[in-house]
Amino acid sequence: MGRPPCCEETGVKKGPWTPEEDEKLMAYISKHGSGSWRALPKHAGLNRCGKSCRLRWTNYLRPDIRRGKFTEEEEKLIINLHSVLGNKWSKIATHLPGRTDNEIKNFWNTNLRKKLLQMGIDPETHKPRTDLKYLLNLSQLLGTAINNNNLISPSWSHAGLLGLQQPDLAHQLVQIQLVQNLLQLINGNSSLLSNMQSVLPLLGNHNSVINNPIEADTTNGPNYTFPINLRDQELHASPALFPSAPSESGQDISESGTDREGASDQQVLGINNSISRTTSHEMNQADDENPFGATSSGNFNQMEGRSNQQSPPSTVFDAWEKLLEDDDASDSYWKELLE
DNA sequence: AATTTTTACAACCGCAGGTAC
DNA sequence: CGTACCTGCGGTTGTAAAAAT
Repeated sequence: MGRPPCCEETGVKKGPWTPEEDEKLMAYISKHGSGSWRALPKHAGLNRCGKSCRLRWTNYLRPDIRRGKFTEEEEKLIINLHSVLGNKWSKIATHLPGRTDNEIKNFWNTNLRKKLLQMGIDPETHKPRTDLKYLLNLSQLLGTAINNNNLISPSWSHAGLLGLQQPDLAHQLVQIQLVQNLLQLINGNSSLLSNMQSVLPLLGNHNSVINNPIEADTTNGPNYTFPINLRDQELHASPALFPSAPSESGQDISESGTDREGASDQQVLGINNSISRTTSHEMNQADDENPFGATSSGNFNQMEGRSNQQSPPSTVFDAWEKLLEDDDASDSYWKELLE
């Protein structure tokens, strides 16, 4: 049953295309159009299967293809689109004129994926990573930093320990994420807490937030909006790329993003704009020198950006639990982790 | 300078949905 | 309605170039 793969045709050439083949293909398509890809190679005098011709044309020879390095704006756009659309490369490609799905896919796999991982973000879910291996590794790095008495120092000298190039906001987020991830661990499954006991002491003063959330001052201090569903200043889209107005309802990506398939263009662009602008704005309010150090006086209750528009949570944990309640994937996420 | 490892990306493969017969 | 075919898509592989040792 079924049709045999076209590439099983005997004697059909595979592998890299030669300039001569490219020329033949381009000449034929510019004269006759692509028409039936199946029939094209025969008519064009190419010893290739139609599929190979189509791929060569759409991914390489097409005149409207834009080659060269991805710009920073394109990077941000891809990340944002991916957070909503997932691995729908062709859909993502429609938002980047001149870029092919294949090119975007390759760029994601070779660059962006690693970048997100390095920042402590799971590239599949766009949530902070919570795998124990990663957390323990991070905790070790932070522990080293503490031993060197330079945790969260103005110089950010520990950034190098994290394998990062410069002390920018992304590195601050790594630290925030560690605590955030730990909170998630604690909240999500108490049995994991014991596994993390060796990690918690490394957080020094921040234990006060974890152990005595009620004591945490929830009224003052710089606001951090680092939604569980990603986004930092590094990744947020520029107004030029996301010109639409933010959603009035304050809907965020974690709500609409659960239905990745159903997201409209407007949702993709508008929602991200909403998140990004909030994130950017609030991030800018953070203490530049010690954004993390201020957490014991109320940063973490502010992680939940939506709480700004609702009655303020009474404790850090209230806000945190609320955030987790909103996170549809939370349960399955933990099941996965525990398995 | 030679060798090994890593990175980047073009191309392939197989599956699925749509369509013509 | 069932089958064969075409096309598009996403995952994976192969390989050349670059970087590291």
